[in-house]
Amino acid sequence: MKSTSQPRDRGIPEATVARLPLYLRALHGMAERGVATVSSEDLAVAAGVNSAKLRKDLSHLGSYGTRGVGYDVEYLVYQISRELGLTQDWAVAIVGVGNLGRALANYGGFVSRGFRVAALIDADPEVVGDTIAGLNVEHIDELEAVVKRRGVSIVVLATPAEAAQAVCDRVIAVGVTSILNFAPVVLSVPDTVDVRKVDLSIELQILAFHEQRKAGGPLMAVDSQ
Amino acid sequence: MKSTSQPRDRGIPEATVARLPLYLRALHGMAERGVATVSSEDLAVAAGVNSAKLRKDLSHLGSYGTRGVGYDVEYLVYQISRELGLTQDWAVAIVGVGNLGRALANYGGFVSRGFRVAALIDADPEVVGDTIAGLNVEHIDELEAVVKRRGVSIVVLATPAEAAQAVCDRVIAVGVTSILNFAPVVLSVPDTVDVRKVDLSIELQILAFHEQRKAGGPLMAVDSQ
DNA sequence: GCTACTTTGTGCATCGGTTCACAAAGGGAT
DNA sequence: ATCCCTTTGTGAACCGATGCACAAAGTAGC
Repeated sequence: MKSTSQPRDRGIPEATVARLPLYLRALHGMAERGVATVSSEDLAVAAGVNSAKLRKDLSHLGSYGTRGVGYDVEYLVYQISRELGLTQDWAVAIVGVGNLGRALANYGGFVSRGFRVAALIDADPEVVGDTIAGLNVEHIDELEAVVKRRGVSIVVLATPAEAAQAVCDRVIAVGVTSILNFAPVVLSVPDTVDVRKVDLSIELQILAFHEQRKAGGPLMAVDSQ
Repeated sequence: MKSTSQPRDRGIPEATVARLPLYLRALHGMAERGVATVSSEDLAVAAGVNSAKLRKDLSHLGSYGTRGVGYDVEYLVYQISRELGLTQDWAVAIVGVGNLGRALANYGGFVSRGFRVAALIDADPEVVGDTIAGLNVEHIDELEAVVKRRGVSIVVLATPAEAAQAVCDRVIAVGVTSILNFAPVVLSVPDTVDVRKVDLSIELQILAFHEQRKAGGPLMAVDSQ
């Protein structure tokens, strides 16, 4: 250990971070099936990645494997969970309780590990007061109060596109710095704030692009992919 | 035919393809507001990217700009749409009509341009026969027949995790090669098939990772990001 | 203890993507 | 027609991520 007494380097590549949840899911599955240790090769297959990549990813967290043996499943679950911050409890607010918001509120995997839907918020008086997934839907006027009171640190935007930026600005104003945006708009935020975007229509368009090629677009060329 | 007689190079970088829908959306907004031409700088801002990147992206489609002026909005909309394959009509089937499937079926932006939800399919007899978003929910036994009959070329998987692989195998067997997967599993498919994955829980975990750092994880270090 | 075998962790070459910076190309004014 | 201004398109440097291939480090058997 040449440079520091810290096992983990604090600079984990973004691409690695994006894959850790994948490994974690595969590991959970293995733990449930009673698997005690796993090789990088097996775990890589389960997560759908190359084993060298997996090893390099894990090496960014520290040296948690044993040469000649593999990784201890439980231990690795713990280390990845801790690295991702899943050992603490995150309060999530969902703003916009339309079809999508409702689906998210009811989505099991959402609440599963580390995350807890702490508030549902909407502007429509028709919806406010309803109970969805065991939670009372609160009015958008209460947004700031609810976020503060419940200690919300992650906000999920499932509003119509027009409303997203305004809601975004308001939650940032009360200190939220992590936003998961389902509205099809480019949010403008200070760079202290993290926004992740999920856009169904974009995913479809990307599929259509590749499908068109396969089906033989103009000037159809046999391609190797 | 090495380079010049074809306007478009057939090898568009994946990263570029992923951004084209973003440009397209920004352009549609501009067209609606009556904007006739736009500079790479303005369009880049609207799409939330760097202007050099935008120009390089567009240059992969061909030389559709005018130096000193910018891009013709209508024309660019057409070119990008065509490149993405949105000038044709894609029949989409949604398998799994739970909360999420329902949300997707009702999601407006989904159907908007080029895509049409052509079938809803579920295994639950309770749901089969219901009308959702104007469509009759059909039984999973009809899967192959429905896909063929309606000319479905893109399948959206919104089933529980356990069912996803089986449904996936079946639709691939009848010739589907584009799948949008919302189930939290790694699908195994032949490499002639394109799978795109949307995983809500992974997105949250990535946010939690960054949030933890900002909030000061163990050994909190001031970082420059 | 020594040898044979397994599997990790990583140095290194490579690749795709981003960004800078500028020459080339057009428009408009005079 | 010429000059100046704007904006595109792209060569080239840079940066992060990927994947190969192997030494290091461990286990197991004798």
